[in-house]
Amino acid sequence: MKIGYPCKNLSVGCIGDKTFRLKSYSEERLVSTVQNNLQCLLEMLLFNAAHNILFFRVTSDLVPFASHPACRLNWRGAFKETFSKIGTFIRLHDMRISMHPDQFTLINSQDTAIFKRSVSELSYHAGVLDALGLDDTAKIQIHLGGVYGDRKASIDRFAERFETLDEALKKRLVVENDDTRFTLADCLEVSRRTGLPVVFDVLHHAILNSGETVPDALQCAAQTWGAADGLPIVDYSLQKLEGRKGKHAEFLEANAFEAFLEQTRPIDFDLMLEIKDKEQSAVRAVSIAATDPRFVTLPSFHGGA
DNA sequence: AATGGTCAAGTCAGC
DNA sequence: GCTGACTTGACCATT
Repeated sequence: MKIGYPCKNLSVGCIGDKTFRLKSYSEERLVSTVQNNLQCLLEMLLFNAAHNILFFRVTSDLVPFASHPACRLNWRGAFKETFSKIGTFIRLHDMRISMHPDQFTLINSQDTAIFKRSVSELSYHAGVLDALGLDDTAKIQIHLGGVYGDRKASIDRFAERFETLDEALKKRLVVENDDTRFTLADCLEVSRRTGLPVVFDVLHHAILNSGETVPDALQCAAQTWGAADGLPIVDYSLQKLEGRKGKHAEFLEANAFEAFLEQTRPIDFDLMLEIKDKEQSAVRAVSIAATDPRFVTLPSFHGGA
């Protein structure tokens, strides 16, 4: 088990997901922004290594507008060396990396133009992971998409569209249960048809489910991951107290987290903490999980080589 | 320097 | 039919 947090670190003092307005787009602006974001990514990874946080979700804003027609820069070429340097660092520390395109990425859209744009967006994400030289355990997680008034047809469309994708995308995609449309059971059905691994989101499952317990749900999701995919990925958060449903908690609650570790004990997975205070919770989770036999540490973490 | 409306992209619930 | 939530802050025009 590796523990991580998504996209940004609030204490390193740099902003790794800087962007700008399309209206003010220029290649110069893009280059300086990407330079900043990559530099900051490395700083966040340095922080993570020092705290034994070996799982990290890279922001989709790393290269702003990468999939937009306005962007004609060959960003992989322009930043080849930086990507390579960061990738080497990641591999050296045996870190796990994931990405999560946002809600505009819809494989199953009824509108083929939206599907096309989604493929471009996915290609950009895969391009980042490829540029870092990461193996097939570096995943891109997406939701199944919209229901469009016909759940079955929308699931069918997802499966059909998936088959048309390039191998470079197929091998990195994983699907995650959401909290309003598609349950874990839906994702498992898609997995049976496509072979896609399923990310289990604990909070989404608490809000929208088919009655499965957490251990049972996790067990089913875990079985969808093959050897080349790496350990199953689990997203963990708890409901914000008094918050609207689905809101992420402000900080990690130690008791609930210990109970979760206890509850899931026989199954090993990598854990993404979707909690507001980001790395703070990850640091706490690492210390709580330190006694768990599943938990992995860097050789140097306890003062060794 | 501070402020507040706005930001590439889509869906869907709720008015 | 339109607006806001999702995620959330940061951009940037205006003062």
